[in-house]
Amino acid sequence: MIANTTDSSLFDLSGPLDARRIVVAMSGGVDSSVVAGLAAETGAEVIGVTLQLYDYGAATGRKGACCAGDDIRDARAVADRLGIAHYVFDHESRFREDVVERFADDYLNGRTPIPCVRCNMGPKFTDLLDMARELGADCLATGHYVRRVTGAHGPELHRAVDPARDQSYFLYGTTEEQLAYLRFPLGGLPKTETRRMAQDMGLVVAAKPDSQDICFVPDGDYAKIVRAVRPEGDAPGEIVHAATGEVLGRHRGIIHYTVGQRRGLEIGGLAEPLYVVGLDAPARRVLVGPRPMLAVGSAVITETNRIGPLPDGPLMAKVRSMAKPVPVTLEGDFANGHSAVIRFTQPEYGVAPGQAAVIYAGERVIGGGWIDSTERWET
RNA sequence: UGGGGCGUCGCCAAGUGGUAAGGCAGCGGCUUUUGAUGCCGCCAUUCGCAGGUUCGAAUCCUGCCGCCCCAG
Repeated sequence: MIANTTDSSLFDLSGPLDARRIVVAMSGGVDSSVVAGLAAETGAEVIGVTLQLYDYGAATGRKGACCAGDDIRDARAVADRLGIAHYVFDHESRFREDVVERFADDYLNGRTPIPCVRCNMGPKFTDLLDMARELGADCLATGHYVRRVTGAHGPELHRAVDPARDQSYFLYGTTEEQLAYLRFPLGGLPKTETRRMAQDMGLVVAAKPDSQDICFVPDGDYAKIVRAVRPEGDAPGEIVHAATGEVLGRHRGIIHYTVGQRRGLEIGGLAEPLYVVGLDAPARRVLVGPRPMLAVGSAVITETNRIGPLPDGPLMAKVRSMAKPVPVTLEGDFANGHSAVIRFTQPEYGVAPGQAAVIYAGERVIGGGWIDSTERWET
C-alpha cells in the first residue's frame, strides 16, 4: 500500500541503496517522522537524529512545540517503530546563543527577528549537517516542504508543490554546498498525503498537531522571552509622530513593537489609525504615522546568500513568509554575504528591519538576505 | 465679578422633540508553520447633576456644578 510511494529518487542517491547511509533530522513531528519512514523503506541504513534545542521540562505536554520534551520522546518512538537508530544531541547552549539570544538582541535593537531562519542556518544546516557527515551519511534528509531540483548549474532550491505548505522562505540561507548534501523528500507532496502516509506507517505522530509560531515561545508572549534572556533591556519611552515629531504618548518598551504594527499603541481620538513606522532603539522611541507612511520602495539587505546563478527573467521577492511574491529589481552584488538593494515595483507595506527578504524566479529560490533598512516609497 | 460658549463611551465626534451615527483606542475571534497587516464581532437603556414641560427630551424650560473664551 505504501510501496508505490516509496521511491528511491526521493533521496537522489546513486549506487545500491543498501550500501547508502541516510541521516534524517527528526523533530518529533509528523513531517520528519514520515521522512524517516520513507528513508527506511529505501533499504538504506537510516539514522534518526534529534537536536534537543531548549528546556526539556518546559516544553513537555505543550502543543505545537518542536525539538524538546515530548517531541524527543515521539521521535524516539517513531525510530523504534521503524527499526532505525536514533540519537539525541544536546544542543541547548548552542541554540540559546545562536537563536534565542540573537532573537532577544534583535528586539532590543529595534529589529524584528525571524528565528526560524537562524535556526535553519545554524543548528540545522550547519551543526546537524556536520554531525551527519561525521556519522558517514551520504545525505541529510529533513521534513521541510521545499524542493531540491538538479539544474544545469547544480542543485537548485524550489518552492514546494503545495503552495500552502511551502517553507522556502525560511530556507533561503541554505548554501550551495549544504544543498548538495540535503534532501527534502516531502517537497512534492501535499500535507494531507504526508499524514496519510504517517497513518499507513503506523506512526504515533500521525495525528499530532502541526507546530506553529516560534518553538521556544510557549504562549505567544515574545516580550517574556526577551526579558528572560536580557532582563536589563526593556524600558519604556516615548511614542513620537514620525512626521511632526509630536510626542503622542508613552510605550511599555520597544520590544513590544514592530514596524507595521497597529494594535497596542493605545493612542485614540484620531480620525485614522496609527501604525509603527520605525523604531529608534538608542532613543527608545517608537515612531508612528498613518498608513501611507508605511509604504516602502526599497530595502538594503545584508548577508545575502545566492543559490545558483542569477536568472535573466523577472524577479519576485517575499518580505514575509505568507506574502505573495511581488516584482522587484536587484542592485549590487547579491551573493556571498555582500549587501544589495531590492527595489519594489509597487509600494510594499510592513517591511521590518530584521526580517528576511527572499528572492524568487518563478518557483526557484534565488536566495535572500536580512532586511537592514528601508526607504520610503516616493510617489 | 459681568458678557458669551460648552459639557454625549477612555479619546474625537454626529445628533436641536420621537426613542443615542461614525472614527480612534480597547477587548474577543478568524486567518497565519516568524513579526505584522487584514477581516469579523463586542464595546453609552444612556447623553454633567437635579427638577419641570410633553404622549414622548440628549434635544425645550429652571436651578446647580464643571470647563473655556472675552471683559475688568
